[in-house]
Amino acid sequence: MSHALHEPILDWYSANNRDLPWRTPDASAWAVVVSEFMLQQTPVARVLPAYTAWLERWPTPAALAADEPGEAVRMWGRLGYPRRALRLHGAATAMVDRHDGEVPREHADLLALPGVGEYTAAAIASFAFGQRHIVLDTNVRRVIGRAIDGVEYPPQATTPAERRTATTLLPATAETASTWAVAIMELGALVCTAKSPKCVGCPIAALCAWRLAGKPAYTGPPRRGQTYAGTDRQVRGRLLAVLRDSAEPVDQAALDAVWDEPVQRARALDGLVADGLVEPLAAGVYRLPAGPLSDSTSSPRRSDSSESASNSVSPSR
DNA sequence: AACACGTGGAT
DNA sequence: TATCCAAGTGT
Repeated sequence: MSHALHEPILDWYSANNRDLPWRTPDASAWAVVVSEFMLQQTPVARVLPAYTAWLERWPTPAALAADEPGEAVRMWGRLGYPRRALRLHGAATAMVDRHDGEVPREHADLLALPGVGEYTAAAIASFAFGQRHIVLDTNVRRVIGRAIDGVEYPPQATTPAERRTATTLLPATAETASTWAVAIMELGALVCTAKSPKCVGCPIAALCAWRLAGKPAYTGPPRRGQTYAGTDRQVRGRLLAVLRDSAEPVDQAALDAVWDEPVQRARALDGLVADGLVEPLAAGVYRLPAGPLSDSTSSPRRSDSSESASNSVSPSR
């Protein structure tokens, strides 16, 4: 089944798509996985250098899985949401354990990987393996919301109605469907942007329900503003930066220096430990997580009863 | 289902 | 300067 939006968007994409490294024919499925993790809530421009460095160091899932999760967190640098680094490491480990070191092709198997949700599973299946899936990210949802539903912004969470619409739009063949998925996403990223959509030059401007209706302002519930200054997130970020930048375990004093409010500081550190991003080594000494692998290959750790700090170091599942 | 979760560029 | 927002996921 063909749709009036297909040709203009596919033609626009073939003429205007960006040359991104994870889209080149020689990009491995693993490279696509790495790109998708990094691109979650993070702009392309910031991902580019991190992506290249990451794949240079860990060209395969097995290479990453063989290293400590803490090294993944360190390599993640300032990309933000460092739990993604831990989950990517966990996904690589799962690929080694369950999929012969390969990126699984089945959508259900992808979805079972840590850090892979509805969007990312569909994106990997579509972009890396050329399968036919609806790929609903924030860009696609915005384009559909405007062009089809005539609203400036989509609902907060993906709705069954959005999935139905996306399914209706999905071209019949896998090859065209996978191109369509990246094409409509690219349109949202470059033209149908959130703030100042470039309707002049939009290939579907003549068909866009929102534009045709006079671009009515958003009327839904207030969209969540992200405060940051003064939050636990900021404190966590500072604490983790200290750990990242130190080759050695750090002691309490170094961590205490990043935030003056002790209760919030302690809560943030506890949170990092609970999330598996930080590992208590001994009383008042912390490091990035070594994971189960390093025990046998590097400096052995004592496991007597001298540690008093309560901690549950479990790689997030 | 509402929230927590980082970071920095753009407006 | 303050706010918005960028290829979401897990709980």
